[in-house]
Amino acid sequence: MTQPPKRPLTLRDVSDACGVSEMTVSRVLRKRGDVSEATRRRVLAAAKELGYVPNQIAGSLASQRVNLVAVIIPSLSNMVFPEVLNGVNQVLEDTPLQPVVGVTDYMPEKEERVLYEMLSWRPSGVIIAGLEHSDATRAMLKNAGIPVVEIMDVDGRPIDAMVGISHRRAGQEMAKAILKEGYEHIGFMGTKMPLDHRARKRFEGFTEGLAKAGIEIEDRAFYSGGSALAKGREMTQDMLERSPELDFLYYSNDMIGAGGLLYLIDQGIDIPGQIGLAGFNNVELLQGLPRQLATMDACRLEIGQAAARIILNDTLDEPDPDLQTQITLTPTLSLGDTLRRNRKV
Amino acid sequence: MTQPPKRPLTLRDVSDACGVSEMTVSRVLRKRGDVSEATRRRVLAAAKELGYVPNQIAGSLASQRVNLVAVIIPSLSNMVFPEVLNGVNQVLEDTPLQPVVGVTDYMPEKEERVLYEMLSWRPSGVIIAGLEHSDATRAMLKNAGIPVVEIMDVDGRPIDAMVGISHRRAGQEMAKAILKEGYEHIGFMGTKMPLDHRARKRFEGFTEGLAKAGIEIEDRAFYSGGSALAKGREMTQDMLERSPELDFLYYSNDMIGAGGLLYLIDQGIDIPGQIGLAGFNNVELLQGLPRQLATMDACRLEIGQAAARIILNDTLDEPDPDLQTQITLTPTLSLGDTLRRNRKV
DNA sequence: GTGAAAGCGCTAACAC
DNA sequence: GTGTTAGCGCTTTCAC
Repeated sequence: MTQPPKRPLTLRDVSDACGVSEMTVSRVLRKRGDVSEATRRRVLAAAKELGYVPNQIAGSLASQRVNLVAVIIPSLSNMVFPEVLNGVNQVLEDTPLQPVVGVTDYMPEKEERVLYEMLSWRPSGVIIAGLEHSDATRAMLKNAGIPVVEIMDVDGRPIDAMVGISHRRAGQEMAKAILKEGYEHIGFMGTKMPLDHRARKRFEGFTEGLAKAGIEIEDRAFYSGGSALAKGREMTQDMLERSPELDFLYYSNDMIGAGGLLYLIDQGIDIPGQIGLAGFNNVELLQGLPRQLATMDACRLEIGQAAARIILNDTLDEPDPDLQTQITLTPTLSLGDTLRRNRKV
Repeated sequence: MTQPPKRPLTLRDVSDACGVSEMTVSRVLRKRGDVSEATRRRVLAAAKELGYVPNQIAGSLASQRVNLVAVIIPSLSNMVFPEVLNGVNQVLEDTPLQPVVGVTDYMPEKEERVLYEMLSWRPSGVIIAGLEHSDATRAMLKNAGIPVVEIMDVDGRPIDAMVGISHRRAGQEMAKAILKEGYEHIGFMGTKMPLDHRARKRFEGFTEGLAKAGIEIEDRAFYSGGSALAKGREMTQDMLERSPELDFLYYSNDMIGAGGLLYLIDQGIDIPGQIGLAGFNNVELLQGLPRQLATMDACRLEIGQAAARIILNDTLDEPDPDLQTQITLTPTLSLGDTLRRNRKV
């Protein structure tokens, strides 16, 4: 780098600096077409010397191709979506594609805005959480003319591609597992989020699963805001004071479940003998608690990977025509230490 | 929306649809200049009817202005950076600016790559974690011709603007607080990350702080990978078996600190009487533990906000010339329940 | 293997 | 208030 330029450098500057046409410089920088080794080296040297950074805005406009993948998720702080992003990143790592993340805070209007802004960059594909969207959002997605992968959930009809698990099914499975261990008096705690459709579906599946055995949830509570761990603690205390007959607590996520677990340990309550517990998500972060909370993983990493693969495939010169675009993954139940009343050891 | 178009719509399509020049359509869509209310409505109606989404690629190229802010951070899973992003988002929320996040995984070469890719989109500014960068990275940052805010840390010389705390100072303060409570046999646990400069500086500050009182760390351990909570648990057990004389454990982050805390509670050890504990970061997530871990907050939200404000100011028609661009924030120490041996209640 | 011309979809600047 | 012209910095296409 000779001198800090005030105006961003252009291809032209590199061209001038090494006496080669802009076109050839462009070819070298994009590693396309045949360029003699000699000129290639000269160009590269000049570009480096000047500190040239290509202008993708101009490049994308000219080539009509943008190597961006829009990833639209409800939240970052949640522990679940960063893991999905990791999956996406892993797959796109050594490709020209780059993920760009937008966050909706579980708000449909914000989802609409964020999508609109992302589409205005003409990305190569969209990965978006959930199957429930506003009409406007669905319309944009349909008309964008690019691959759209709806992720996390498969209980519904996708616009295009879909990768996820059945949360309804997950709730049912958990109900079955709990009943199998002989628990009968069941309480539920979750987020007060009418817009978290996946949590809702899990809850519905759960009650359905119980209903098959003629059992109903005996108490329930919902929270919003605050530290999930603290909320789990408080809510558990409240619920047990209110409904001391309960012998199982199902939490809509691992964090509040962990709060409950810590509270019960504090109280010296026998887990899972007197009371059993389960959460959802298999949050790695929680390994290291005094007991392992029973949970179900949501296949977050795999979902991110599969979604990215679908988008990627579509940008390939020869896309794999057999690549599945509607993928249902199966969550694994971990009994941990809090859901095995009938220990047979 | 009448029909799903195969080719993305252009201004021209809207122009045709409502019998108004492209230029006027453009003005309406960008809410610029004077347009009669009547035509304004016609244009808006047509655009909505067609489902037109503007092409920012073309727009940015023409206007030579890109409303993107590059935010480059080491990690997403860390709990600390999502909070910084929240701060950035809050400030940019109702502005034309949009953050775009890149993750480096604490790797200088990746930082270089990510920055290069982001700069190729010609963003309006860069927010980047840390003051330590490769020569190439520094050169790119210097020559980019846009505002650069280095965040998190102030122990060093910034390229341009800087917002953060002194981690060295934070370590010293913690040492002082610990000594003041009468602890004398101190162990340290942290990540094995030669590239986490802020953790390193905290550690250095900490040992300096102890040294002033003629005290040295008596044991130390470093980990990498895995669940921090579990690691904290294991490492604490190991360290106390190895060095049973220790009466204080300082952890480089709250998560391993929490693991240690849970382990010690398990063991029925008197906290903070027999052993005191402290972490770093003031992670909200941990509220709800049986005891509150002593910690120091890193002003993550404020850092994100201040950094965003600096970039934003620069894009304004009339920037505030007095806006501070080198900001040192002061972390707050929370004693919690694990650092008050000399209780005076 | 290299270069020249055209144009991607929009906006700045100016004319009316 | 509205339209016209030129051109942003690249890549596509085609000529040599």
